Amino acid sequence: MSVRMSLLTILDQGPSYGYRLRTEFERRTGSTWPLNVGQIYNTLERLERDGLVARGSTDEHGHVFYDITDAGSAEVRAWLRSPMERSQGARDELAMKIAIAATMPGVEASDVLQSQRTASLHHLQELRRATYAGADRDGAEELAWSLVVDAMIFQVEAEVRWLDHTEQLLAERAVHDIEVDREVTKPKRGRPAKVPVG
Amino acid sequence: MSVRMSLLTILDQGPSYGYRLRTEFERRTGSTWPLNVGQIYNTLERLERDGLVARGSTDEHGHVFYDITDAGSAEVRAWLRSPMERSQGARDELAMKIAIAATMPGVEASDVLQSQRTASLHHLQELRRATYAGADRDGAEELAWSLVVDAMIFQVEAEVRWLDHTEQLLAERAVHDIEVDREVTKPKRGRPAKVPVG
DNA sequence: ACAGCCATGTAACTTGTTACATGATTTT
DNA sequence: AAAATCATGTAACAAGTTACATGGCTGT
Repeated sequence: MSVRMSLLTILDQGPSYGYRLRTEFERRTGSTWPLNVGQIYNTLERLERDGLVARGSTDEHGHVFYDITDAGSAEVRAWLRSPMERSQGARDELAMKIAIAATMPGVEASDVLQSQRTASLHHLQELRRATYAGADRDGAEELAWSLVVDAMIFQVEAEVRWLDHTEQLLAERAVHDIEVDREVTKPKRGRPAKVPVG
Repeated sequence: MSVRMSLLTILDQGPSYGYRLRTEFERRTGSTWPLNVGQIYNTLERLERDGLVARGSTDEHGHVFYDITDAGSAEVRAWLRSPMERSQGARDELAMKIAIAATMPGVEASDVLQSQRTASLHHLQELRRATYAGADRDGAEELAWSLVVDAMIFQVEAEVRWLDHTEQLLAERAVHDIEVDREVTKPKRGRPAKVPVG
C-alpha cells in the first residue's frame, strides 16, 4: 500500500511519467528500497483503474504523463493525515516466528533467538557504518537516507532488546518448570501421534 | 510468508486438519492476529502444490488430514535456523511514508510526525494495559501473548523515539535553511509546470 | 426452532515483485 | 560499434485477505 501511496503523493505535486516517478521515489527514500520499473507501470494502471490518476498527455519526447484526480488528492491528504496502524493488528513476522518457536515442543527456541540476535547485531553494525556513507547525496536524498537509516537502527536496537528480554523470560519459565506443551489443543476425539523433529 | 511457514511448522509436529491448524496457530501466537479460516485452506492447497505437504487420510469425523513431506520438514528447519531479514531491505512502511513526507514540498512533515506520535503513544498505553489482560490463558497462549505484546511495546517505543529524533532533525535542518526541494530530478529536457498543492 | 460452533472449501481480489520484450537515445 | 541509460509496457506469480456457500452437530 505504501509504494502505491508514495507514488500518488509524488503525483500530487504535478503530473509525471513512469520512469521519472521511479527516480523521484528512490531519491525521496534515500535509494533504500530499489524499485523495479515495471512496478511503477503496474501501479499506475491500478491507480487509474481506481480513479485516482488519469492518463494525461504525451509530450514531444514520448513521455506518458499521468495526472492526479480530485479523488486521488483526497486520498493523499487522508493518507498523510492518518497514522500508520502498523501497531494495531499489524503482523510482526519476527514476533510471530519467535512465538511459534517458543510454544513448539521439540523446537529449541533459544537457538532461534540466538541466531536472530547474531544476525541483528551484525546488521546493526552495518547500519552504523552505513550512516556515514550517505553524505555524498543531494539534499532530499541525503535527508531521506538519514531518516531511513535511523529508523532501521532504532528498530534493530529494539529488536535486540526484545530478543534479550525474551531469552530471559524463556529461561525463567524453564526454571519454573512450566511445561507449555504437554498437550495440544484437543480435537473432538483422537489426535495424531506426534512426530519427532528431525 | 510467515503464516505459511507457521502452519508448516505446526504440521511438522504431526498431521493435522485445517480447522485445528487455525486453532493451533492462534493459540501459539496468543490470539494476536486472528486468521480467517479460508486462508488456512488456501495455504494448505499452496503448500501441497509446492510439495511441502501431502493430503493424507480422512478420519471418521471427516477431518481432512495433511502430512508434512521431507521437503516440508527441511523448509521448516531452514526457516528456524535462518534469521528473518526484516532488517535487510525489508520495507518499513512508516519510514517510507515519513521520508516521502519530509522530502515533499508543500507537505507539513511535522504534522504527519505529530499525528503519528499521538497515535503511537495512544497505542502504547493500550499495550501496557493489555499486558495484564492475558493472564487467564493456558500455558502456550499466555506465553505467546506476553512475547508478542512485549514485542509490540518494544517496537512502538522505538517508533516514538525515532519520531522524536526525526522531528528534531527536521527542525535543525529548517534552521540551517536547507531547501531540499528547489529542484526536482531533471529529465532530459523540459519538465512539466508544478501544480499548486490543494 | 434457532443460534452458534465445527468444518471444508471456492472465488475473487489486493499489493508487491520479477522477468521479459522492445526500442530510442546517449555515452564510451 | 558496443554498452549504458531512458522509457514503456506485458505477463505471470507470490502471499495475504475476505466474502460467500454449504452442511453437520450441539446446546438452549
